Amino acid sequence: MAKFAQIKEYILSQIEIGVWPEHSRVPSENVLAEQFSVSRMTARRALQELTEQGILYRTQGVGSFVAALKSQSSLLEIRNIADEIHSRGHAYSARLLQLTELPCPAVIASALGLKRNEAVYFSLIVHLENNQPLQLEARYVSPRLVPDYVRQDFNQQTPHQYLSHIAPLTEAEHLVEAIWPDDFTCRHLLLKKPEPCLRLTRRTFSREGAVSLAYLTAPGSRYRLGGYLNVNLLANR
Amino acid sequence: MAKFAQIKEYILSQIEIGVWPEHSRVPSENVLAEQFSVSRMTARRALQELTEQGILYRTQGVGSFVAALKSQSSLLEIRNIADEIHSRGHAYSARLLQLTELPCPAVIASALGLKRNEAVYFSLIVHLENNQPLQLEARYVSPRLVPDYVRQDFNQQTPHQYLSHIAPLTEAEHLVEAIWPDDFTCRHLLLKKPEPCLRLTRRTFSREGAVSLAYLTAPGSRYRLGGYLNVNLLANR
DNA sequence: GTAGTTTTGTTGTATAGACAAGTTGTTGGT
DNA sequence: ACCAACAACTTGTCTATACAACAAAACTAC
Repeated sequence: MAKFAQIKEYILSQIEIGVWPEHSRVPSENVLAEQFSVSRMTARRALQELTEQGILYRTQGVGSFVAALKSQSSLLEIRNIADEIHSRGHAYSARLLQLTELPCPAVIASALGLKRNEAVYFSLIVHLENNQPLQLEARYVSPRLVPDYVRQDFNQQTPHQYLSHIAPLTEAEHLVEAIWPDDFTCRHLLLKKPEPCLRLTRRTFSREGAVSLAYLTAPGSRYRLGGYLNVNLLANR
Repeated sequence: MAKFAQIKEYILSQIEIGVWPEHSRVPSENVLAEQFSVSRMTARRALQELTEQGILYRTQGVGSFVAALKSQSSLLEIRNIADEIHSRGHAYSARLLQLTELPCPAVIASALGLKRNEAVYFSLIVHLENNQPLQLEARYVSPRLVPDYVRQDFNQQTPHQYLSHIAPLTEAEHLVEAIWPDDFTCRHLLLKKPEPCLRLTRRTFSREGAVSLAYLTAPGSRYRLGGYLNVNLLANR
């Protein structure tokens, strides 16, 4: 492996295991250069690339620091709904309806890379904004990658928070649909009359594979997705 | 301005005015270095950064080339629906229902940075997949930035294709909602019974400002949005 | 002619050094 | 107590050079 890549690996590992928390200083270019017996330009390149990847931020004259881990993706940020509600200045709460182990349905098995009827963890949660149901979250979690899932207290943190913490997510696959809610969904979202709902199907991956598959359903009248997205990179100078 | 930035500007301008088309060669590091009287490392940096921005691609031992302008955005690619349908191997067609100049409604005016009741271009198009209506596109276009919009033949190319060609888009803002279609929409999408629809509101920008605001409505049973998206940059090495 | 070999040109990695530019803390002087 | 000057440290830009890795074209031997 190239030297600059080794230094990147080192820095990443220190961040991942928590030695260097958010906003803490990372060694300066000169220090790294000496530690790894490379030239300053090589150490610099490692810091530079990590900065471009959003993992560090740097200020001239001051130093290099670990960036906040919060994802700042352009569109459809994967932030948990709790943060989203808090950022609107509203009260967030959740009701855990179910948290069990199930024999894995075929669809889920193929999505998570499990065997049919192998055990899979399942949770069902209603997220509330100012005590009004906003989103119904049905989530299947791979027991191989997250063995302790069913022993968590999801009144303390959302499944998404827990999963992000346990297994750093690398990727997510999304599907957005407009659907007609079934009776079960209506009941838990307190919809007197059925109305079009937005359903976000989200499959998340860590380095080891597919972690979880979540169906997030919210009434169209109360929830929408938005954001910015760079399109034509040409003009992006 | 820094030297490497000047070189970037130069390369970008050559690409933008069409001197260097897609997949054509750009000067090598050494040539640029000599032309601009800088060291190879400086010229290299310009090429390097443009590569990271997706504007160039390079292969060791071969050279540097202008990347395809096609957007390859992660989620919600801004590709026109015609391409999308073609890529599914289906037949695409469109019906132009309206193409006029209107006094600008207030909502549109604020979105496009126009004055209330100033003229705005409006087009209404149904996109069909295998002769079945898939999406209804209502689009408002700024006459300031795209004065020739109403004189186009949108049976030849979609508005999105035309706009991308005329004014290179820099950004897009999206809103995704699940809505209940009105009678008008139902009629043009040939929905016998109303069903939940996915509505994508898309506002596009060029360097000069907001170009157009489009409402894209499609039946939930026939249309959905999907894609991949990198999330947690930490593990993205 | 065809298969190997060499040459040439390109990008990729790395070094050692220089100066510029920005921030922070220290040191004096008033 | 305040301010100014300075020193120390950091990141940012740039140079000149060297060698490695790779690809394509040119050349050579058969």
